[in-house]
Amino acid sequence: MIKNLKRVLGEDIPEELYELLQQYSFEKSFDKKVLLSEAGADCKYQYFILEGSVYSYYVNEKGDKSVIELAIEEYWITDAASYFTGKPSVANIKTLEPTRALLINREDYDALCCAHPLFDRFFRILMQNALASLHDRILGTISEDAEHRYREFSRLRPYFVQRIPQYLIASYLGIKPQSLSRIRKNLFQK
Amino acid sequence: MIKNLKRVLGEDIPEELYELLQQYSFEKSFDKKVLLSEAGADCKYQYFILEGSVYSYYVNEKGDKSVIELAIEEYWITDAASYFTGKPSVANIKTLEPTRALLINREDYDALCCAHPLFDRFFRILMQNALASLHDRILGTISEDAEHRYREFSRLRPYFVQRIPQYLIASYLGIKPQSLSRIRKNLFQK
DNA sequence: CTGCTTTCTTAACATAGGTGAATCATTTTA
DNA sequence: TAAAATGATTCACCTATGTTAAGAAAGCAG
Repeated sequence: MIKNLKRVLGEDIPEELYELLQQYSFEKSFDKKVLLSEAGADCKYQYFILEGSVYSYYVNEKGDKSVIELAIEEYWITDAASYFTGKPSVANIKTLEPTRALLINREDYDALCCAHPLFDRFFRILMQNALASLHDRILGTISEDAEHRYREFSRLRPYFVQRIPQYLIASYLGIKPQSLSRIRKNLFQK
Repeated sequence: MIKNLKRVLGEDIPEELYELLQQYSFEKSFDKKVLLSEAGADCKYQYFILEGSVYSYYVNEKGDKSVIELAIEEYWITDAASYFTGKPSVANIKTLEPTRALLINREDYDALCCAHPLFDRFFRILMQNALASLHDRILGTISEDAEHRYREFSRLRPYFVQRIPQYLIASYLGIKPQSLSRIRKNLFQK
């Protein structure tokens, strides 16, 4: 999380920020396959992953699961609509590996932003970056075929391909595991 | 734009904010079908639509166009990746109807945020909302079929359905105009 | 009003990706 | 180490959406 702060705000940050962060957040460790937040409930925290991996997924009326986000070290994850607005969440958030994360709840988040305006800035920029990367994802999803999306994903996130099971990557890309398997076979033959 | 400010920060805002906004932004009017920003170039402005409608689209290697965003009054639009980071943009932004918008360029945006910390907050929250709504869109795109997406779109954005040509809505939903036509026929028969 | 241009619809056919079921490989647990 | 989960692959068949092409409607400019 300190890394995120420095990356966004620059290397020399007021000492004060660290203290405030300590005050308004806490670390927690989880086993693998632990449900951190459940659809229907209020998503209480945003999670900055320090170690391990986490994903969020949505289950539609038909019962199909779709991966919304994948997060490893230095990523953050939450159900934005729920966390930021207080609405019931539509996403489930679950650890994949044993995970250590920094948690901030909504009240502390607001307090943090009121305690020092640089937090408003930090999170603004964090959101801007997230927005830009979501735009890219939408773009891929609506304008490229599955093979293209998989190739891009592998290129941009090789670490994910190594650590995350294929059926979750398939789901993240909007296809079924069988289809990803078929696509990979195809790619290897070329 | 004042409406956005009030919606996000509450009704009673320091007078100062209006003055700063005036200082660091300007209004401009455009005819319909005017290109505001072009792929490959630096996307210089973010646009708050005061009147009219605007959309952004991406053209992939094959030459297929895909609508990234649709914006009418009280929406804002830009190529986030380019505007926020300075990279060349991948999107084209074009007016659909004659449009009046408030423009903020990158330097003024930064200056605005430095001039008053409430702007950091305002834009943070703006980004959070955009993020939540993009998440919803991704969710729909990867986990629901086209008919479902169109029904949701019509339900959530009836104004768009009235004003925006169908072929752009189709593209926004990630399908071809012929498919949307087929889907609509199907829906009417039910 | 007339003749463009833009948008929408329809239809026949093609294809990427989904479905369901079986098998194999790998990891976890007892 | 055996048994049970879990994850990946393959295959035959199916379906939603894409493609190509044509014409109908609607909007607009002269």
